[in-house]
Amino acid sequence: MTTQEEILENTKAQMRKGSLEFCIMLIISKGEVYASDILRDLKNADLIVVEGTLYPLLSRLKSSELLQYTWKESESGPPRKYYTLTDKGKKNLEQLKHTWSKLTKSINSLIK
Amino acid sequence: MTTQEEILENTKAQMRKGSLEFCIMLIISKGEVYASDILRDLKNADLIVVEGTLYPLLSRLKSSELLQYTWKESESGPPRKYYTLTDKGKKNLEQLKHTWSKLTKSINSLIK
DNA sequence: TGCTACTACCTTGCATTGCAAGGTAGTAGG
DNA sequence: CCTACTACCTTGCAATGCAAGGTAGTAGCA
Repeated sequence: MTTQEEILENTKAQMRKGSLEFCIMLIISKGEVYASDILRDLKNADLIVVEGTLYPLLSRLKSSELLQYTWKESESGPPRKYYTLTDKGKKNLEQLKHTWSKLTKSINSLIK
Repeated sequence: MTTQEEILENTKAQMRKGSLEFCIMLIISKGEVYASDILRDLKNADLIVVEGTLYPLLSRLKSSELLQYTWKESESGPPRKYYTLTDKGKKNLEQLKHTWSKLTKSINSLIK
C-alpha cells in the first residue's frame, strides 16, 4: 500500500537528492569541515542526510579529485578527516552554481 | 576514465532528475497533453528527457492516482493518451510547489 | 494489395545512487 | 578492562533514469 503522504514524501526526497552533491560542495567551500559538520549543516538547511549516504558520496568526490582531506586530532575522540575543495572542485562548483541558477529560472517559469 | 566534463554533467543530471517528476506535473497542470507534448515542453525548459524515462514515470504517477488519461484520435497517426491531473494530483502539486520554494530558499542561503 | 515511413506507446536490462543496518577502531572515564 | 562515545566505512537492497529494442496504428503511394 502507498498512502498519499508517502507519495509526496518520495517526490520531496527526489528533489533533495538532486541537489545533495551540490549542497555538500557548497558547505565544504565555506571552510574545512568533517562529516559531522556537514550532516549538521545539511540538517539545519532541512536537508536530512545520513552517514550511509554521506561517506560514499565524499569518497566519490574525493576520487573525482574535487575534494581533498587531511587527518586531524580531535580534543576528545578519534581523529577526523577534514575536507576542503581542490582547485578542480572550486571550478566545478562555480559551474554548478550557474547550472542551479538556470534550473531554478526554468522551473519558476514553468510554475507561472 | 572520467573527465572533468563528465563529472560536471553527472551532477547536473542529478539536479535535473530531482525535479523531473515535479516538472512533469507542472506541465500537465497547464492542460491536457500527451507524451510528445511533455517531451517538447521539457526540452524547451532545458530539461532533456527521453521516452524510456517518461513512459514509466507517467505510469507510476497514474498508478499513484495523481494522473488520469483519455485516449484521443490523432488527425494523422495512431491514437494518443492525453493526461490530466486528478484532484489528488492537484493537491499533491500544490504541496510540491511549497516544497520547491523552501528548497530553493535553503540552497540560496547556502550559496551566500 | 503490398511497401515504406512515421508516429505513439511500452518493455528490458543495466548502472547509479540513497539509505538502513551493521561493522571496526580510536579515545576517555571510572 | 569495561562501557560509552565518536568517527569512519561497508554491505545489500530498492528506486529510478536511460539506451536500446519492440509492437502496432496510420498514411501515402505505386
